[in-house]
Amino acid sequence: MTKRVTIKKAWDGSNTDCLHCSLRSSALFSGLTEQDFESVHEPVEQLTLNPGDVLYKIGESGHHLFTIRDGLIKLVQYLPDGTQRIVRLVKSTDVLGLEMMVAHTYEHEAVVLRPTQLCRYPKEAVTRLSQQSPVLHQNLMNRWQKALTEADAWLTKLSTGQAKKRMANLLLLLVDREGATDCYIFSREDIGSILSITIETASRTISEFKRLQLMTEISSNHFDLDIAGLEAIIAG
Amino acid sequence: MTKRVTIKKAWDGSNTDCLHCSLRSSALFSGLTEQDFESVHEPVEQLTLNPGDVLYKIGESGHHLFTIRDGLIKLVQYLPDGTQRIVRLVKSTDVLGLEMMVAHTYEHEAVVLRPTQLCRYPKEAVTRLSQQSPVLHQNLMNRWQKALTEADAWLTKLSTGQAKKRMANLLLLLVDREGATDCYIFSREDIGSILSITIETASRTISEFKRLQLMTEISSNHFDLDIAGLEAIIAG
DNA sequence: CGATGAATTGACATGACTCAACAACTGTGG
DNA sequence: CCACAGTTGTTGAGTCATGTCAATTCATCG
Repeated sequence: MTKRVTIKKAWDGSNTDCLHCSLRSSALFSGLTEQDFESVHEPVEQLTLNPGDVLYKIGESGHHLFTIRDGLIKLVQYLPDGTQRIVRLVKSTDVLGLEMMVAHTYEHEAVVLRPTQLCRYPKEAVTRLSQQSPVLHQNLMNRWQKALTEADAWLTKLSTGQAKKRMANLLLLLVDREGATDCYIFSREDIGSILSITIETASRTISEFKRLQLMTEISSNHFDLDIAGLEAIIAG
Repeated sequence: MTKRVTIKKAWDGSNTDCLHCSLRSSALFSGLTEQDFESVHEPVEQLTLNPGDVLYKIGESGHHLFTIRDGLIKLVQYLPDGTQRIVRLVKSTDVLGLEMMVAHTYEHEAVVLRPTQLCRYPKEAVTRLSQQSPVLHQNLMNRWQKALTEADAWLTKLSTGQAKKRMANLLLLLVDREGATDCYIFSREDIGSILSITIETASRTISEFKRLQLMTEISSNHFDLDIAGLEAIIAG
């Protein structure tokens, strides 16, 4: 069990200028005009969180959604018997808390895995804007569909078949940039909770992959991958 | 392997009157006015399909989305090694092919499990309407979120833990009406493909549940469930 | 350093898969 | 209406992967 701190006052204080955001091209609000933003009265705020911080919990009410500027957050749900399951990872440029557009409570526990910067938007403003601006409307649908596509991949790639195949799929999914061959992983507990295997099996599988040189440790939890080799495992 | 027939000309011919649809209160277009519908030029058509029929395949291009009036359809994806996985079930009042609002190809294979009636809408019309009508806009977001919530449940309840727990969860999910204690199930192969277990394990688990009287066969593939007993299995 | 939690590894138990035989059911043609 | 073939479901025996429990090493941080 990781020690977790619920976030209270971590706001940078600096309000964000969405119009001149460095992530603008890929962000939720890409394509919006200055005029569009004028109707947002409550300020957009920026937030910095550290590993272990909890952004929100299941069932918690709120009225904000978030976009991630940088970092990594896990979305967790729990089973009746107490088992925890990570159902999604959200990273840079992803949107968090979309469900607030529809419901009044969050459906996951959002826990920070790596130092993370995010922006916070009042849901009312987003709802209003999305009805005025076809561009944002389309953007939102894109986000929703992306989340859904990833949920499907999570199911087929990370929850089906043998532990080795799941692990290989996870490692390949964790390669950030196109063409790169390295990836960062996290605690065995989290890996187990993603792949629905025990921490021991996770550890053993990683050890075996290292032995077979399918992955080579560059530094702690940072690996260079034998992409072709891993793909062979998946196809096998 | 089930024998499958790709659908060609199964249209009823009868065009649907969305304004006076019997499912109107729960359908995608609930809340729209006659005026709204006037902008839909291409007719909405109704379609009847039989078990085994394939509505669309992965990667197939199209420009329609569907709502289900009655019946049951499975959405299937395939893994590199050929394993098939059912990622969702869609039933009465659900929307099918939402991804067409965003992409140009379908992301699943949609295979009919029970005799099914559906309505077909041109995606351009829905896109246009959704930008004019805040109600439809909101409806669409509801649908998307619902699909996402179900995807999460699929992951946590049907793909995590032991076969018995998964099966118990599936049976409870298959109870249609609130308060009912009966459910219809389908082939062992499909059950296996939902729970990510083999057909033998599926069969054995069902046999055991029958022996323990957790489920009692009313007729072929129709069972009365011991809800409390199944919940005990899940919690155990 | 020592203390704590995380990761690894081993030995063993068990649940699920594989392979195989057989039973039940379905639809077809005679 | 029956016989037959083809499909689907059931059950058993043996194997293999993963879970469980426990001991040990490693890493981090005060």
